[in-house]
Amino acid sequence: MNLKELAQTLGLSPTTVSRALNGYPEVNEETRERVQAAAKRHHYQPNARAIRLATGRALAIGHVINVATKHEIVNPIFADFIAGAGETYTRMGYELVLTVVNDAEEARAYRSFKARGTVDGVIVHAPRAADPRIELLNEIGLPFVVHGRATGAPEPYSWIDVNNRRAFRRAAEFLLDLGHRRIALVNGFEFMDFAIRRRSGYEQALEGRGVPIDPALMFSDEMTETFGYRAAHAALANPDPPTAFLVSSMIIAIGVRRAIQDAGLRMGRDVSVITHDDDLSYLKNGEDVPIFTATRSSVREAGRQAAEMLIDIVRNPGAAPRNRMFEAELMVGLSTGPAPSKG
Amino acid sequence: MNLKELAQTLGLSPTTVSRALNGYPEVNEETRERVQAAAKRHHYQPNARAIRLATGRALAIGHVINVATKHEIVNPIFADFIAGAGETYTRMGYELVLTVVNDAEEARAYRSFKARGTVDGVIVHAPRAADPRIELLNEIGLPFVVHGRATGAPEPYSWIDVNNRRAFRRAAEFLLDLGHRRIALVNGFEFMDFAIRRRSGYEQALEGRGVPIDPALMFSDEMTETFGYRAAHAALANPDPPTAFLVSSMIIAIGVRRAIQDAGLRMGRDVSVITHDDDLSYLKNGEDVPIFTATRSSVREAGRQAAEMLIDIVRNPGAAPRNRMFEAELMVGLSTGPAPSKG
DNA sequence: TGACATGTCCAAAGCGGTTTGGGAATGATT
DNA sequence: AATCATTCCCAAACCGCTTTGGACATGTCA
Repeated sequence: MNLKELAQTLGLSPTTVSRALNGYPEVNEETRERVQAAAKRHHYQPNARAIRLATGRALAIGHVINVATKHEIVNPIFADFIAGAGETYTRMGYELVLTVVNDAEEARAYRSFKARGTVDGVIVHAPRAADPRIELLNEIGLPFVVHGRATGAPEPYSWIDVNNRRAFRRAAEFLLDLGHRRIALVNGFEFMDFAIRRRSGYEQALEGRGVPIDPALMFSDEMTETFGYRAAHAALANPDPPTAFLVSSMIIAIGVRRAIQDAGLRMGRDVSVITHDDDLSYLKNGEDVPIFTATRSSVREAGRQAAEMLIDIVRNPGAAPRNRMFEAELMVGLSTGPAPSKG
Repeated sequence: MNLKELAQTLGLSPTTVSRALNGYPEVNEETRERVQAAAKRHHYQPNARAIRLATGRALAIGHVINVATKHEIVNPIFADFIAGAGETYTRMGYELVLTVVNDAEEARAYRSFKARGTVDGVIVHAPRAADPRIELLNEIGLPFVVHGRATGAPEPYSWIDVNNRRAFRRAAEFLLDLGHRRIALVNGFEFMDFAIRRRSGYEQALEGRGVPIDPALMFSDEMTETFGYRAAHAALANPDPPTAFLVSSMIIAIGVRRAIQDAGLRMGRDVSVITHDDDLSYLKNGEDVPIFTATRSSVREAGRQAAEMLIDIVRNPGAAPRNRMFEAELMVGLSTGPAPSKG
């Protein structure tokens, strides 16, 4: 059943039916109700392809996911972020279009979104320092919101982010307060913006207490379980090993825990661990009491809000860029305790 | 630059330009080259909205993800499956449309896909026994491929699946060969089809050796780390505890490992563990030697092939349903060893 | 040489909606 | 009673492509 047929069964013109269903004022209330009733009765749903062509809007938001940054790893937080964003899209009548690319195809994917008109805007994932995508998107005129920030990119642009620097500063200070002086940092790749900020917060905390920063205790790589294991294993083999780890993700932290246990040590007593927790639905940090002491910020909630922000931008072109900063919670769990006294 | 403008600059009709670019034979080769050169020069990209309306095809595949099955967990294998499917879509010129729903909205989402014409077909994720979506999709006439099967659903339908029953039978037999007699099963929800098949394989193996099946050693819940911990913790508290665990996912296995270590036991010596490994990119099972002995099957590869199958079906309507079964590899790692002699 | 096929192009009619620009009642105003 | 505004509806244009149904020129065959 399409619009024309529906109009015929009602003895009305397509114009009037269209207006009745879309809430335009120039239609009699009685007629409108008659139209709405008929539409429901016949399960009329307007053809999305026609609406898109007629209105020039895509009613869709694009997400480009790059799987070839390194070793073809799929970022595990995508699933939750996209679930959050998807909730918003469903509620607002938008669709989510997802494109999987490798490095070489990424810029082309954004240009193609714009030229072919398949989306009204995009979410930029996993920004790097001075991320070139920001300039690209501004140049081609495709609205966007960055999930995170991109130090050094031409301001202003719209973003939503968690205060990574403060979160990691607080976490490091928490460990320092417990008497830890040798604190390892197990971080993501340092070309990623969030990793730069976390490292900066960690360094600020140590410097603030006059604790020397030891490059031998700083690790940075793809955020996998095996990386966590390797990094912690190496750190614990240090002649002056760390008594605490500050870690960038739950997945890494699981690897760190494995290395601690393999070394015959006990997490929370011999060695403390604080991790960042994206509050992923399939990887909850314990139930009543958190397993890991953690800086927590829901990536799913970030997805919801990023989507809202972007739709708002798409609907109000020309408005000033928006941004929103979350503060991470510091949740105390079982993985931290006072630094063991030297013995 | 749209088709009409491009045609004007070339002094040709839109008809001819369209045909030249789409490879129709009724255009002079010389003209075709002239058109292609001009298209490239002006960065012409046809408007996708117009193509869709004109051709009646969406050139898009839908994925409906249900986040409210229970506790709003986002299935962690989606990311990799979708990355695999996305590779295929990009290669074949299709788009991936993702819709996030809760239970109440799911059927409506499929009907809406069909009625509004936003996709040409869908992938059905996480099928349950006698999954009603199969009948629904056949009824509304939307092409689909099921990732997994749905015991009891009206055959035939197209699917792609791993041989879960055989994989778990082999894994259980491997443990039996090592002398284990008390083997716990830590499985997903048993309304999920894959979980039913895995359990069946496990039971077949035990029965084949005359080992009694003990319900007290069988666990089934949402596949999280904490579930793995709780299940293993409970099992190990059994007066006659298991010496081995057969587990449905790496995430669960990590929780099982934690419980084993908390109990002061060593995985691979005191207690053996075999897990199913979906070969998720962010959760590799070790590097050279697998951490866990595992039945492995790449969910990303399944995504690639499911997408290929669906596009093939969409392009050849009326053809017979297709299906494809993978065999999981049994990879021996460090988490299994001979059953400890009773002492 | 006339009939017919072939090669090359175009005008126009779609796809299914939205939106513009009236037009016919009806009511209000002078 | 003539004028004007308002209400409610419709015809037709339009969005940017694809596709149908010729048109014309040229070549081929009997």
